Amino acid sequence: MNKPLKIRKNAELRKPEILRSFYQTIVEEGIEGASIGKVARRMNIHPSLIMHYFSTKENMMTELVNYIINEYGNLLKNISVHHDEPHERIHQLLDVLWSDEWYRLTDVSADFSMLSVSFRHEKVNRQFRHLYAQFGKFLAKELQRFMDAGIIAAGDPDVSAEVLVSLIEGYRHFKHFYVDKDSSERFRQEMKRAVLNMLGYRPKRAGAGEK
Amino acid sequence: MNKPLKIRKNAELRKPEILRSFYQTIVEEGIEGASIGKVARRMNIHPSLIMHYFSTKENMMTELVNYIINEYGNLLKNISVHHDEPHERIHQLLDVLWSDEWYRLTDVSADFSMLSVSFRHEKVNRQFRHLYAQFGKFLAKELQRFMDAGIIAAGDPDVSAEVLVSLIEGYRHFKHFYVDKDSSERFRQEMKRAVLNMLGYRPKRAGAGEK
DNA sequence: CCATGAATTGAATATTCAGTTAATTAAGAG
DNA sequence: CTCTTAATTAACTGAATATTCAATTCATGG
Repeated sequence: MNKPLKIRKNAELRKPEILRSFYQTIVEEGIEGASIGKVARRMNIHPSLIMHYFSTKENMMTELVNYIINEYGNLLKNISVHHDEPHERIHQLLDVLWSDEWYRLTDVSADFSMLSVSFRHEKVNRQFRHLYAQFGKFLAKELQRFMDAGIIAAGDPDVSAEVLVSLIEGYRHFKHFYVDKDSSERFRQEMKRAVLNMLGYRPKRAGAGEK
Repeated sequence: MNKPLKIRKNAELRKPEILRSFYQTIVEEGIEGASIGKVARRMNIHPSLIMHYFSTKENMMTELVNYIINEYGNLLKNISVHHDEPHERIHQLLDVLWSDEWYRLTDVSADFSMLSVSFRHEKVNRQFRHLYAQFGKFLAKELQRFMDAGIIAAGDPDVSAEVLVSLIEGYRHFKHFYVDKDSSERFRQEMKRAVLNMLGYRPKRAGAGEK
């Protein structure tokens, strides 16, 4: 004789819940297949409830981008690179940036959809730009540290950071085209090597530093 | 008293014409906004005509990817790097790869849409993989040439080529976030510098080649 | 305890969607 | 000139779409 037992939640809980479902729907069906109806069905709620919270689909879209970018920003803040010894540190940093956890955070397939939106949507574009700027700033600070320690020879750390972001994104985009695990790991290793080369990294042993 | 004067075209002309319009619609409205109706309206033809040629929308999609990838492949074939002198050649190659013409060929915004499709669509995924493999092979051949000439110190040219493709795509994806022209050009220059570093390029002057 | 407002629903809106079927038009072959 | 065939349109269909609006259920604070 149990009543359906529907739990009422407030906006603070419901909105992100809807956004996550929206995101998941985009992952599974693409942005072209993510309708309000489908999102509602997945959550067992009424489509109107979604409209109640977001007014329009477009609105929901920009709030989703916002949500994701915040999540990303949080991750950025919590990157833990403990080592102070510069050689150890640079390797740890690259290990984190090319780690699986880093890439599991968001689903690249959905990110592509969002990025494609950013081309037509000024607001979304700005949001992404802000995210990348944040990311760049974080990396630039690290690079500066390595330059001060004299273990890399990059020019302007800001510009190098941008190139680095580019490479990281490029890697993210390509990863999924490598099906077999071996070549995937090799690709990852080669990426790290490439970055070190690119930055003019001088390894520990053989302390030759002419010029 | 002029009749509307509709010209009849055969499939050979009509199909690519439809595909181009489909592509343009995706550019302007995103894949989520590219319906058969809109494509037909843009061409002043009847939606059924599109169905006549492609049967299903999904079919049209894969044919579009095919079309684009062919175009890309043609571009690849026509890359003209004339110089034989290796130093000249490597610079010319990088100039071409980071040239405006190269990036004007397809619209990155639509490419993103397609790539996002590739995550859910096995056929599309394969098509992209093939394209990138082609591209990688082309670059690997060039890299081999530079290695033989002893002006770069890359390890396996195939792997380095993959990294290079990654970087090129990363650049393509980021380009549009740089609005002002100056920083855009600086970014481009820095990219080239990064690639040369990455490949362990040794400039002409000061022919020191110890090891 | 009741009044106010938020959460949620139901039914109805007009619109757009991909796709079907049948008819019409024109081009090319004989 | 006619017959055949391919290109094109016209008129639909049914399902799905986003969105609106009024009604209802609940929580809570005065």
